[in-house]
Amino acid sequence: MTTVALAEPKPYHHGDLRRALLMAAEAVLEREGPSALSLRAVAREAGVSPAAPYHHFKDKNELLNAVAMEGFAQLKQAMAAAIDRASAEEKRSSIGVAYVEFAQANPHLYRVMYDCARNGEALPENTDEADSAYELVKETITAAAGDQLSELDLELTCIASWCAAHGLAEMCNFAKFKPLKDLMGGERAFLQGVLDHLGVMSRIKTELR
Amino acid sequence: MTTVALAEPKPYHHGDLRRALLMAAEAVLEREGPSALSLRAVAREAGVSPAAPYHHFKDKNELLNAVAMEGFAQLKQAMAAAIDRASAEEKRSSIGVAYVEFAQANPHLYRVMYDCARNGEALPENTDEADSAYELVKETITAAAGDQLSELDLELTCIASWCAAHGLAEMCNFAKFKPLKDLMGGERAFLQGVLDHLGVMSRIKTELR
DNA sequence: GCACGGAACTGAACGCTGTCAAGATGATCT
DNA sequence: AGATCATCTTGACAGCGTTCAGTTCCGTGC
Repeated sequence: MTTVALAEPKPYHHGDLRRALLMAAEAVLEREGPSALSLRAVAREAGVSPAAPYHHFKDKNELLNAVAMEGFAQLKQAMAAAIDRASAEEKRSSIGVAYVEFAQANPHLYRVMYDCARNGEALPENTDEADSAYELVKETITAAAGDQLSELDLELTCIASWCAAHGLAEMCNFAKFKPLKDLMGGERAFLQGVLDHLGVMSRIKTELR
Repeated sequence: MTTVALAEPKPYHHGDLRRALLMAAEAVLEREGPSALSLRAVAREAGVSPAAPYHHFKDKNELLNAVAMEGFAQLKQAMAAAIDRASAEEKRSSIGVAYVEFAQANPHLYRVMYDCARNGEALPENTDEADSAYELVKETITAAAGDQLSELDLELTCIASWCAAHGLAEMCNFAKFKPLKDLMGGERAFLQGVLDHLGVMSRIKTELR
């Protein structure tokens, strides 16, 4: 199912190759995984020559960054939908599960997203969408507990939540967790269980003092 | 500063090329980063032909896995040292900081470690060292709070701690956190602050109920 | 209605990569 | 000494990212 008209005699100028390349990239990514996501493969998928993408992206890296931004936009959307679905008191909890489940549903995309994010120092603009998704988390946490936390505590709590979610997203598919998941009755219970235990240590520390 | 004898007339048989390749890989990794870590570059660094590594590793991937296992061994060592240094009540806290600081001190190695770990489904043996490091965390948490937690809670707490540490390790160098770090008076304060806030949300949730 | 400037695209080329088959080398065992 | 066998080299292959000279076509000014 290609996205561009096939009947026409393949016009020399593509119309919107930039968008077509992004969709081709996501198609290749989903079908063959990150290791097969070469510039040439994307160009092939879009039906253009290997050099064509260079008129729309400086680099392979710049293409990947665009894919990553698209991914962060989707992630934000998934989290927003989860918030809408959840009852007031479950909003904060459901956003974490939604985050991890998005990563599980789009493992290849998620990988590209963070490969780009880690290299992001050199590319100041590439985190716009990531920022926007982060803000969504911040709003949710503020709504749940904003009046109980200082500005600094709020920020640190958001960062801690995001880090925990990211860590879980990257590791939740490790084979070693399989038996535990079965024991707990499924993926979602496992995810919720881990997220619920983030505070256990600090609570114990508090009690001990 | 090559690691193998230079004076000798370059013996055809290398002696211990496997180890030499691992050291060469870590050297290349430190000097030029993960993107430059090609099989050929490693062979070049070790002073052998591009095909030589294939007598010691099935794949490029298998070489990277070996590097990753070495990295997990070093990580375990770093955490163990931190535990030894810390007072009894700070052991659990210091292990998290040690984890993240190891990742910051060896960013390239840490990246290879988790790139391998994520692909690990196909390679059953490659997590031995990671397992061993995980066990160290489990022992520490058990020592701190074992009697207060069920077996399941203990396991979930360990996983949650590891996930949070991993997430922080991957994200703590994001440029957006720079101002906050300065405000808090340095890297270590920031790390400790984030780790200390992991439990904030669950504590608030508890209070609200 | 038409030339022309410039953007979009192609095709061929460069050096790099991972991998493999065939041959050279030298340590080891009998 | 001779045979064996793992080890290492040489040379080759396809595929990669990237560049560059040329081709095609769209939009604009006349």
